[in-house]
Amino acid sequence: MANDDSVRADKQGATRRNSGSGDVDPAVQDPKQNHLLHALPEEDFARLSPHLEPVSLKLGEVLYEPGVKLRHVYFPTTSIVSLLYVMEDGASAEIAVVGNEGILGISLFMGGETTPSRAVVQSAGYAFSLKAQLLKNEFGRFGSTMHLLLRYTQALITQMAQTAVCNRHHSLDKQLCRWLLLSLDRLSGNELSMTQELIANMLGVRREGVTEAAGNLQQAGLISYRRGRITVLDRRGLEARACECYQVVKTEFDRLLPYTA
Amino acid sequence: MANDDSVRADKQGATRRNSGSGDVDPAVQDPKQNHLLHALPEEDFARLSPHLEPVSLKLGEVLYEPGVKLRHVYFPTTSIVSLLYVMEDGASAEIAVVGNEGILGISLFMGGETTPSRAVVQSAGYAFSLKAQLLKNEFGRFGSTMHLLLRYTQALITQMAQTAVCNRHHSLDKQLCRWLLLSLDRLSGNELSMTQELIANMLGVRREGVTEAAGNLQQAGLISYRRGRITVLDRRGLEARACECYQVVKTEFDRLLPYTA
DNA sequence: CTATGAGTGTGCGCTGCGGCACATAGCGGG
DNA sequence: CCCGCTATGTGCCGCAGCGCACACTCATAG
Repeated sequence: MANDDSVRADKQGATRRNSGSGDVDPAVQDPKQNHLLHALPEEDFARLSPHLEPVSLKLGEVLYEPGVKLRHVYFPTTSIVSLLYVMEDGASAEIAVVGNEGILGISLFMGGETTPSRAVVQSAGYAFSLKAQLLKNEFGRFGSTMHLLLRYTQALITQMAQTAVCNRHHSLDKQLCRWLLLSLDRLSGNELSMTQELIANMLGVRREGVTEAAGNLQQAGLISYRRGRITVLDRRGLEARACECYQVVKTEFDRLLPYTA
Repeated sequence: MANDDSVRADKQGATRRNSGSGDVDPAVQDPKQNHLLHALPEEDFARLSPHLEPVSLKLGEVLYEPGVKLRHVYFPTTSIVSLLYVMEDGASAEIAVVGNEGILGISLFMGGETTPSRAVVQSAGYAFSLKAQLLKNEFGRFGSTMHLLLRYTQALITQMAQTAVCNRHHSLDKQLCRWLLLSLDRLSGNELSMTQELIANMLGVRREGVTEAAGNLQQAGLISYRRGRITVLDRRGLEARACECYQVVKTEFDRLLPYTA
């Protein structure tokens, strides 16, 4: 979690200097925008760094399909990716969300290679990809890279657990607050590009329900909503209105991954 | 997951031969009843084995409190332990369940030391405990013990994820089926000692709801219920009636931990 | 063998959310 | 500048599960 109030734009206007290979201008992308990469010991980072490929992730893009073996792991910088479980009847629910605080593809170093869930880009942006084998090698050397990844994984587990609790006990209003805050924490700025339809899919509820919940938040002056663009006006207010779940997850992330800027 | 149809009683009537130290007769307990211990490489097991203490876990006993540092990890043999999140208002929901297929205290080797959830004995029975530091040492040597634990953790993650999905989308009837099956897989025999009250706490629903759902299952001839004692009469039927969530979890456990008997 | 309490069955009204069917309103391309 | 699509707002009915209140009934302690 980061940027409580930093309202810098997404990209720091760096000089353009295209290295040729990636499909993204690497000059605007710094791997250390990803908190995990940032927190790696310098030596490990130096080893991995040459293999990090900047990639641009489009909204709705699918990074992993359930059961398909991973070729790459991804370290988001300005994108957000949701872990989504899609049911047999097509209904879906978000299990967890990964942004610049994390990594996509934990099953790789967890040893399972695949998962039953799908990874879908929830907010377009950039990420760095790394060949699966390279991370495995890195993992094989053990040391603090491993411990960092394990701690991240525990934080992710907490997020999943809290998702389950929240699904059971909390009203859609509260869940929306939680979801907005979790997303916000993983982006810079206070704006989200999100249709209500998309949010509904993530939360596993009807679109109409999101319309109503969002309407409530708007009336309360906490957010402003206009056609796929949510602006958070009162972050504190959102936090106050959210259920305890958000705080639990945030606290746990902060505790396990204290690499604050 | 194990024992599809083995209908042995919980304790095999072994001769009592008290070795003095433990608070449990070790003669009736074999560490290898726990699947993880069973799957450890012989060398690693030999190292750990002398430090495994048989313990008896009583119904409702709390193994871990949220935020409290772990002193021991537990490998259940005939007991079942639930990971429970208790909310500020006292309501609770089960996040995951751990039995003879697993280990309690993953946060220890995940590096977090604590979790926001509580571990409560859901079904009385035995387990082996191990001093936290010893497992950490073991983990520090890396090797296949680590990989085994990581794969287990991934399976546990799947269970949590599926809990979240199930909470969102499935009817209480189906969830009860899932829950019964998950519990059953972690015990021998086809009987569970469970009040509806307890189940309700686990699922995070009203007791009355469980009464009704259990009534339905009983009418359908799938289970027989009498005062805190559930007998599963038709396991296949339960599986058919459960939502896909159970199958997903089971498949994933089998895939990640293929140490079947 | 009876008292007592834990465990279970049942009814009732309420509410949040699902399913569906539309009405409306921004926004981008021609 | 207008068309048409996509995103959003709204209404209506139905139902699963909640909160509450209360009746029943085993199981065991004394």
